Amino acid sequence: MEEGDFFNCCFSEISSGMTMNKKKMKKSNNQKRFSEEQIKSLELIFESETRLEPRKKVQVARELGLQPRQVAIWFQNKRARWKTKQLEKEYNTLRANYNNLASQFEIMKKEKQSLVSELQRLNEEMQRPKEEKHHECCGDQGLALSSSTESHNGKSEPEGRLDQGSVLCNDGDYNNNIKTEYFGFEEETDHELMNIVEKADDSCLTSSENWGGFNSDSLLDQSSSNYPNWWEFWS
DNA sequence: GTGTCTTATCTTCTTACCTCA
DNA sequence: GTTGAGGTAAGAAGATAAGAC
Repeated sequence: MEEGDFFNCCFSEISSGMTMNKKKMKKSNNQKRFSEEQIKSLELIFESETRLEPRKKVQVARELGLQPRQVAIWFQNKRARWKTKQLEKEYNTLRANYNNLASQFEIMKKEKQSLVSELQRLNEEMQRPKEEKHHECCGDQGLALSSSTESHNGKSEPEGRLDQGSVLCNDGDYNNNIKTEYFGFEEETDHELMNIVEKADDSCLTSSENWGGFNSDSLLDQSSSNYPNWWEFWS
């Protein structure tokens, strides 16, 4: 294209814009909508470049029989429409991701609740032998034995009874044995276990408003102090 | 080098009009 | 025939970048 053509086109663009200004939003009757052919060409160009250089704009306008200003406006509107669609797409993607995460969260929440109740059950089971054994082996005699054991601590007592009492009624040892059998660690870890459960309790998981308060790192840190691999703790 | 003005172009919002259900 | 929603070309206003002085 020659330089003269370029300036003529630019001038015609400006003058046509001025005419439009005078008409104050009144549209010309000759061409309200672009033809299919024009739209197709413009779409094609837009696919490769969303902005037109001035020279290219003039060239396209000439090829399609439009004013350069019309081409410019078409590209402006097209960019705006394209952006709206992109935002819509992004929104849908984000919403899908959110729904996915929310359903995963619900599953994990149920899993956690079942684990907590299982833990409580085991804990009660650990407490039960203490009382049962106490009643079973000691009962009323247990009281006597216990008192005799107490007296043993200070003075003399028949050896047989003393051994029986010390073996069957030593709650601490018994519990520790069970804990060791179940979990493979000693008593002080028991407190940590319950601490972890309490930390991860429903306070932060029951409602989505509190999700921000749920810090899985802190949960993991609780166990990582003694157990570098936290999952081993639960296995 | 810096500040100011001009110009072109952009984005965003709005308007006028058309089409279609 | 009327009406309302949605699409589209274009106008208006404000922001911004680039060039000239």
